[in-house]
Amino acid sequence: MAQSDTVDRILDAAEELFADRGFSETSLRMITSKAKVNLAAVNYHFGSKNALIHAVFARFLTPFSATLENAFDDLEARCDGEPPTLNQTLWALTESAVRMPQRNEKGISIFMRLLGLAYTQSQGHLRKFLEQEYSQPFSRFMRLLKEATPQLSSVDRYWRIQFMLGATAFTMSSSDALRDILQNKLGVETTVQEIAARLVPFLAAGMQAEDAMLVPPSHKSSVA
Amino acid sequence: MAQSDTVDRILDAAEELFADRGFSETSLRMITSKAKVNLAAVNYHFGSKNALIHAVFARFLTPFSATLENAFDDLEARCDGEPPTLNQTLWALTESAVRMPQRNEKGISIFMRLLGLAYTQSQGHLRKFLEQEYSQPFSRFMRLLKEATPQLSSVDRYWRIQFMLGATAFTMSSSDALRDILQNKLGVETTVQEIAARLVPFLAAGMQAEDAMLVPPSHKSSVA
DNA sequence: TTGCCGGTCAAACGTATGTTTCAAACAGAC
DNA sequence: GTCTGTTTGAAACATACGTTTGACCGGCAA
Repeated sequence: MAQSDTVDRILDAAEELFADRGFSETSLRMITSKAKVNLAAVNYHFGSKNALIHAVFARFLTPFSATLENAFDDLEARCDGEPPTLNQTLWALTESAVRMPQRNEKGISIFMRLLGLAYTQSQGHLRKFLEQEYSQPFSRFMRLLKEATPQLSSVDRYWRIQFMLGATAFTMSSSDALRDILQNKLGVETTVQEIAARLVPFLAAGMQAEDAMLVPPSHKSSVA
Repeated sequence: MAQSDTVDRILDAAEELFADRGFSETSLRMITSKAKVNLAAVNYHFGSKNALIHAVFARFLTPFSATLENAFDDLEARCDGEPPTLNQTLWALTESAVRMPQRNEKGISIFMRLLGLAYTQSQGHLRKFLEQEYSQPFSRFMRLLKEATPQLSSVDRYWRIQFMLGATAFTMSSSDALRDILQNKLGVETTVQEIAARLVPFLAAGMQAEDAMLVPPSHKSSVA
C-alpha cells in the first residue's frame, strides 16, 4: 500500500479505458469503478478529468522524451559531424518507443493509440499541454528530418511530414482493431514491433519519393 | 423553402460541427442552434442522433460511390484486360473525390475529416453502417490495389493500405489547420487538389517500397 | 367552413456527467 | 493516547445531454 497506490490504480485504469474508448467517451465513474477507488479520488488527486488525462500522458511521455534525447545524442555522436540519414532518424525514434519499459503486456500499443487519439480527437487542452511540455524533443526530431532530406523543398517536406505523422498516428490509433481484423482474415498474429518495422520503410520510401507532380498523369503511367 | 429546408440546414450544421469537434463532442443543441431550427427537429426528421450521423455520411457517400464506380469502369475499360497501375488507381480515387460537386468552399476537406473521424472515434454503429452500405466500391478498390501490387504479400499489402489510409485521412482531416500553418510559416497558399497531388506520389512510393525489413538496420544505412 | 396532417415550438423528462461537500478512517509524530 | 494532517467514503450538487410530449400553426381536401 504505502502512500498512494490509489494514484497508480487510477492511472492504469484511465490509460486502458481512454485507449479503448476515447477521452470524452470515458467517464470518471468507469475509471474509478475499474480502478476500485472512490469517485472523488480522481478530483482529489488530480484536480480534474483534464488534469488526469495530462497525467496519463506525462507518465509515459516524460521518461520517453528522455530516452529519445539520449537516442538522438548517441546517433549524432556516431555520425560525428555528418547529419544522420532518414532511416537512422526514424529508427532512433521507433526503437526508443519500443524499448521503453512497459507496465504490462499491452504496453506500447496502448500508448500509441493514445497518441493517435491526442491528435485526432480535437481536445484543445491536450494539444496545448503536449506542445508546451514536450516541444524540445519534437523540434529536435524535426531538425533531424530536415537535415536528412536536404533535397526536398520546405513545402514538400512539410507536407510529407504530415503524411508520415498521419500514417503513424492513424495506424497506431487503431492498431488493436487492425490486428484483430488481420488475425481473423489471414490468421496472422502481429506485434507492435512488427507494425513499426513495416511502417518505417513505407515512410522512408514515401519521404524520398520522386518530386511530386502537380498534375495527374495523362492516362498511361507507372511509378519508378 | 418549399418542403423541408429544415432537413438540409440540420445536415449542413451537423456536417460542419462534427468535422470541427467530433461526434460525441457535438451536442444536438449546438447543431440545432447553428442550424436555427428547433431542438426537436432532429429527432423528428432523423429519429436519433446516430441516425443523423448516418445521414450526414450518406448525403456525401452515396453520390460519391456512384462517381467512383464510373471512374473505375472507365479505367478498366481503358486498360482493356490489363490491370490498372497503382498510380492510375489512386488517381481515379482522388479525382473522383476532388471532382464531386461541392456544397460549399470547404467541401471535400470537411468530408475527409469526417471519414477520418469515422475510423478513429470508436463509434461502432458508424462502422457497421458504412460497411454494410458501401461495401461494394470499397471491395472493388481493394481488388484493384491487389492487382496493382502483385509483388506484395497479403500481410504487407494489408498494412500498407492502412498506412495509406492513415496518411490520407489524417492529412485531409486536418488540412484546414495545416494549410493555415503553412500559410503563416512559409507564406504559401495551398488547395486540396495540390495536397492530393503531393499525397499520391508519397503513397505510391511507400506502397512500392522495398520489402519491409523485420529488424532494424545495423547502424549505417540509407534508402535506395 | 370544417377537419385533417405534416411540421414547428417551448417545455419537460429521465439519465449521466464532472465536481464538491463533509464526515469518517487512517497514518505518523509528539 | 492524543493530536494533526492526509486520504477515503457516501451522498449530494449543478449542469448538460438525448429524447419525448403536447400544444400550436398553416395549407389543403372535402
